[in-house]
Amino acid sequence: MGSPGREHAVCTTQSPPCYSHLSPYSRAAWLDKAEDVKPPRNWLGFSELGWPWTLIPCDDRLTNEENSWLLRTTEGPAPPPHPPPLPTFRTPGQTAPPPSQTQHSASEVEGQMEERCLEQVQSMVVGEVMKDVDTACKLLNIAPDPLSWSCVHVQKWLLWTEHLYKLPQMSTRFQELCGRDLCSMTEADFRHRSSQFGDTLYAHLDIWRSAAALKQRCPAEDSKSADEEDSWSDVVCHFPNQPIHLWQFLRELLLKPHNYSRCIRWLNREKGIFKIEDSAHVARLWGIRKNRPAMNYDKLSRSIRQYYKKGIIRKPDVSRRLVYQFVNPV
DNA sequence: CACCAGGATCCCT
DNA sequence: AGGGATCCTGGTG
Repeated sequence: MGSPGREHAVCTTQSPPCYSHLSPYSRAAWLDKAEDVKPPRNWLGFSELGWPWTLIPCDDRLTNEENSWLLRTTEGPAPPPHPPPLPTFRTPGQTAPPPSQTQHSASEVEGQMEERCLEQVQSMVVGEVMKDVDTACKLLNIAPDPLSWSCVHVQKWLLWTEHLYKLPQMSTRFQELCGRDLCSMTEADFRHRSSQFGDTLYAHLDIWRSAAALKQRCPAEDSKSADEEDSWSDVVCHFPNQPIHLWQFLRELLLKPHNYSRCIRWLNREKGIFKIEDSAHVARLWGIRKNRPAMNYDKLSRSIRQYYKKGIIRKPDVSRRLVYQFVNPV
C-alpha cells in the first residue's frame, strides 16, 4: 500500500539547515519499501529537536502492512518519482532560506530542487506521524506525551505497539512502570528487559516522545489536520476522560480508512453502512482500547446488537454478514 | 465453522 | 441506572 519504509532517519541539526542528498533510487525505495518493524533511533531527534531536520539514509526500516499507521506518507499506487509540491513545515518564526543572490549552475539548481523535495517529503512524513500518534491516542484514550502516562497507559501503549508491530508480548516485563519511569530508561535498560526487541520498543517510544515534544513546540500545527473526518473525532476528544462507546470507536476506525480499511470500511458512507472485514482484528483493537484482552468478535457483536434497541446501529435492509449500518449517518 | 439474535447476569462508573 | 463484558442457547448458511 505504498507505505514508506524507513530508509531515512531524521536527525536534528541546529542551524544552518542541512539535508543529506539521496539518490533517486533511495528516495523511491524510501517511499516504497516496507519490511522491518524497527524504527531508527531518535528519528525525530527528540532530544535536540533542532529545525529543520536532516534526512539521512538509514538501513533501518519501519513499517510493514500493519504498522503503516505510523509512517505512511502516501496511499494507493506508487508515488511519482518526485513528490508534488507541499507546504513547508516549519516552526513558528522560522523563515524560508533567502533566495540566492548568485548565479547557480545547473547542478546547483538541481541540488536545491532536490533539497526542496526532501524538505517537502519530510514535512509530509512528520505530519503523518503526528496524525498517526493522534489517532493512536484517541483510540487508546491516552495522552500523547509518554511522560504523563500512568502504569495503565504504559501497558496500553505496550499492548498496542506489540499488536501493531507484531512484536512478542513484552508488556509483562514493563509492569509497574509509569510513563516517567519508562522515559527515564535508557536503550540498554530496554534491552535488559527484552534482549531481542527492547531496542525496537525504545525506538518507538522515542518517536512518541518526539511527537509530544513537537506538539509542545507547534500546538497550532497539531490541531490543523481537522478535515471533514476529524470533525467527528473532535467531538469525542472534547471529553477525553469520558469512556468511549463501541459505536464511537467503530466510527473512529471508519474515519481513518488509510489506517484501518483492511479491517473495517464503509460500504456506503452516506447511508452509514459499513462492513467489518476482519472481525478478529477489530475485536482485538476494541479489546486493547478497553483493556479487555479476552475481547472477541462474539462479544463485540453482542455489544453491537445492543445498539439495535437504542437505535444507534442496525442491520441494513439487505442483511449481510458482518455488515451493519449507523442509524444516523454522519 | 463463523456469524447472528437475543436473554440473563455481572461489573464498573 | 446505564454501558459494556461475559456467558449462554439456539438458528442459519
